[in-house]
Parts: sequence; C-alpha cells; structure tokens
Amino acid sequence: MMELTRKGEYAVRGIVYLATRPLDQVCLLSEIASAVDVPQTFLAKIFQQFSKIGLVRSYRGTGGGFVLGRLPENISLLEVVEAVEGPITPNRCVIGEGQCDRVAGCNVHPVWINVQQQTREILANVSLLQLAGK
Amino acid sequence: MMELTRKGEYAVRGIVYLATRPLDQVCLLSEIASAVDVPQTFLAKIFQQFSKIGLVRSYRGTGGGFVLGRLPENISLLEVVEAVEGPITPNRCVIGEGQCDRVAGCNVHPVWINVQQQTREILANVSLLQLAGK
DNA sequence: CCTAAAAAGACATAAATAGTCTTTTAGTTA
DNA sequence: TAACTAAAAGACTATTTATGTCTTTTTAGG
Repeated sequence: MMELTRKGEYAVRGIVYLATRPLDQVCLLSEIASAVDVPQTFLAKIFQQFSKIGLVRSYRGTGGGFVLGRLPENISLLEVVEAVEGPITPNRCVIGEGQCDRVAGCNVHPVWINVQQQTREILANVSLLQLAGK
Repeated sequence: MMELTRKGEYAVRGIVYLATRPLDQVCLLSEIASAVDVPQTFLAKIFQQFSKIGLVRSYRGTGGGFVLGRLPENISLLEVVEAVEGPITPNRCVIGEGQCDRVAGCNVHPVWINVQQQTREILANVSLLQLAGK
C-alpha cells in the first residue's frame, strides 16, 4: 500500500537528474535515461507528461532535448509525483462524494483526508533544488 | 497513488462493523458480509488473515463465527490496514538498504521515510472504538 | 451422523503496470 | 532541399496484481 510505482520512481529520478544539470543546457533524453538507469522509451512517455503540464520544456530535432520548465526551487516533489501518478488519494472516497455511499456516517473518511493532507504537505515542501542537492 | 485497495477497504468496513456489535456475541461472516456489502468469499479470506494475527478470533461449526480478538480500543486502524495490505511503504527503498542502490546520495529517501512515519502515526492513533462510533 | 460454519487451496478473470515498436512531426545542417 | 536528429504520438505486448469464485477439508454442535 501507498507504494510509488516504477513510473513514479523513474519520474523522480529523471527530473531530479535534470535539475542537477546546468539549467540553460538542453539535455538529451538518452543521456538522462542512461544516467538514471531507466528504459529510454519508458522515460520518454514520462517526460511527455511533464512537458504537457510545463514541468519541462522540450526541443525537437538536432540539438534538441529537455530543460526544466521552471526553476528547480519552484518545482515541488508533489507536482512531479502527481504528474505521473495522478492525485494522491489514500482512499477512493476522498475523491469526492458520490464515490462513497457511506460518507454520511463514515468515521474512517476524515482519517484518510488527514493522511492525504499530511502527505501532500510533506511532498509540497520539497523542491527539486533540494533533491538535486545544489 | 497511495490508494487503498478494495481488499483494504473491505477489511476496514468488515472489522469496523464487527466492532459495532456486542463484543461477547459471535458474529456470522454472512451477516458481516451482507451488512457491509462485500462478497462473502472474499471477506472470508480477509478475516482469515485477521484471525492468524489475532485481530479476530474465529469459531467453527454450528454457532461459529467471529469476535474481535482484543478490545476495540486496543486495535488500531494501522494494524487493520497493514494486516491485509502489508506494511506501509511509500517507496520501495524504504523497506531497507539493498533494495535501493541509490541510498547513499539519495535525497528523496528521507522524504519518503517522513511520509511513511506521518501516515503510520495517524493510522496508529485511530482505534476501532472510535471508528465504530461508540 | 448430519448439519453448520470457518479454513485452505486451487482456479478464473479483469485491470493495472511496465514496458516495446513503429510512425510521425519538428527542427538542423550540409 | 535532402539527410539527419530527436521528441511526440499511438498501437501493441507481456507481466503482475487485484479481485474475485469454487471446491474440498476441518472443526464443532445437536
């Protein structure tokens, strides 16, 4: 339970690596993939997701590659994780009413809300800058 | 991510229901299953796991069924969840060294440890008594 | 010995995970 | 402009996990 998938793990590794590189320098996917030991084709999918929401910026063709979309101090671990894993929802019924038919008298519900909030807060307070150790 | 499986959901619902019942009274699995709307055969597996670690006590044959293994105030949500979902490990490498070859210079690691501890603490501080609303 | 009820284990199906492969699009350079 | 480079996009596959079901066995009571 509560386990990050490989996809999430790869995502973090990949973008943290990118954050360790010079920010003005376009970085090849192949370089990232081999540096963090992730299948390149798989990492490609992950970076496409990053790109769509602006976490990274991509350039095609010769001299192409990836750079961070924002300064590493302005990208949180929460954003990275949720970008590929979806929202952090410890229990289905946290998503919203209607999913959980027992919301009314459900004493478990607020506990999961609590877990969700604590977790999000922890992840939101960690930036790529910190993770990159710079 | 961080989502409880159906098994975990059913487990909580089932044992919370049991906690709402008179403690000295043996409760049929069929009653629990229909009360919390879970397939009986599936719930059977879950309660077998509970039984093995003493969360519930089972009686076979006529007049058989289940009772809580301890007082509801002494059973935490954490125990219930971990009984069926396994230990709460947000990231594989939290499990132990050797799993994560990047432990040495890994700045992500302590963050997951933090998430794990916070989550466990929250769940550990909720008892079946509270959840049963008694 | 017949019935009740949980235990145990084999089996089945569906969904999610973890990829791969191929083709297309965009940009660079000779 | 042709050739090359690199990401984007989408189809496809394999493996694992989740979510059960079914059958047989064990234990207990009447």
